[in-house]
Amino acid sequence: MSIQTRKERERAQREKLIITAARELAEAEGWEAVTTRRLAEEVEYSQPVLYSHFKGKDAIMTAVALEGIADLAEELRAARMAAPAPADILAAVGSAYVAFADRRPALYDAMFNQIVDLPFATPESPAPLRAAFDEVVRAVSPHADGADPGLLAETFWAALHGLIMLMRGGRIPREYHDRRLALLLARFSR
Amino acid sequence: MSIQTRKERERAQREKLIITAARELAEAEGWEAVTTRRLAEEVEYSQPVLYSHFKGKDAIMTAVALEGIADLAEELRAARMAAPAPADILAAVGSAYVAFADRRPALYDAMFNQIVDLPFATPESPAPLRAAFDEVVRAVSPHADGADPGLLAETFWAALHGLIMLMRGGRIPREYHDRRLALLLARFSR
DNA sequence: TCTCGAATCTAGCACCGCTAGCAAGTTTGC
DNA sequence: GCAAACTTGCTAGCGGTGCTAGATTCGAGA
Repeated sequence: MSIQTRKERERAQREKLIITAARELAEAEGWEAVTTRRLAEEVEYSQPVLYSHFKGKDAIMTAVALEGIADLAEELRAARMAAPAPADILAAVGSAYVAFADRRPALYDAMFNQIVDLPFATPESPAPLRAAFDEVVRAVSPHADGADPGLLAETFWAALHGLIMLMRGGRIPREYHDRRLALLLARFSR
Repeated sequence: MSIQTRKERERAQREKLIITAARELAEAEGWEAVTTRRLAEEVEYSQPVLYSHFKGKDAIMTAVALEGIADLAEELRAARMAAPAPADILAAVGSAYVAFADRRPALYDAMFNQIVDLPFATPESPAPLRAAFDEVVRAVSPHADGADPGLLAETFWAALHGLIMLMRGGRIPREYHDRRLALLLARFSR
């Protein structure tokens, strides 16, 4: 029994190690640097070990993404709590979201841009995902003005996501970002 | 002289052939199916010929993207012209934009999601790019309400882009798309 | 201590983007 | 007319990718 549990514990630790190494490597050098060979070297195991934990590279990225979503949920929550007044929540959460994407671009990519098989927008969604989305719903709800808060949250989220992605791809200049964000917040405030 | 021009013409035709084949292959099977080997086979030349026309695969994608942007500019313009009243232009252009992205996902990807080295948002931007963006500026201008039309256009564009990308990645459900778009249009209408 | 199953590794497959170097075909100069 | 020089496209191959079959090592239980 004890031996069995020890093995399971060690296995879980190694899985965590792989996820962390993947995230750190991606954040340091981008996802194109995260190859199975490189990752295996980083965790000091051979390549096939990765496949005993994850179905493939995509599954590793999905695991990293899920960690990132938990982090984001926490940061959005903190931003809401720190808002001086209810009227400031939308701006606070919006800014926190953009700041997260800016600070951790590779992680953000895995979460919301790359193809990962996380079930979004369903009751089966992982808890961190629902928590993060719930923060957006809370932020926009006071400005719903009769509209469905969930749909408004998705729309606001999409707008933030679009700003981030277009800016990252060099489609819109970074220097006016604050003004665009202000415009967006104004349009979504009622 | 005549021989020289004939050769140049043939060469230009072949370049066009490569771009078209790349676009069609991407639209039929996605960009992951567009490998240099596959593309070379499609145009019935050997692989290295591609490199005598383009610096690399990215350059081919950039050429495809530029074609797509010209198409988009034309469709946005048509949508504006067909709008029954000035008040309908924003909705018409927004819908046309989303419809384009929906109808030609791979092309849209090359244009606005993949990394291509097109100079966006500068005076040196290719004409089709400026034309497409100008249509968005025209659409939002009546609703600027004192704000900079260029920045408002970028913000509106980003919101549309975000809706498209999140929907494509399965992050938000497709079925409520029309309602989200309506919400967005309402927020950007003044 | 020995056996057997689980865990891990080595080696390799089929593919990728890209390129060096060769073999035709074409133009140019004598 | 013919050889030299240049252009053009090819074959073959490099170093990389994700992933896996099969050999090998290791440790637990009899």
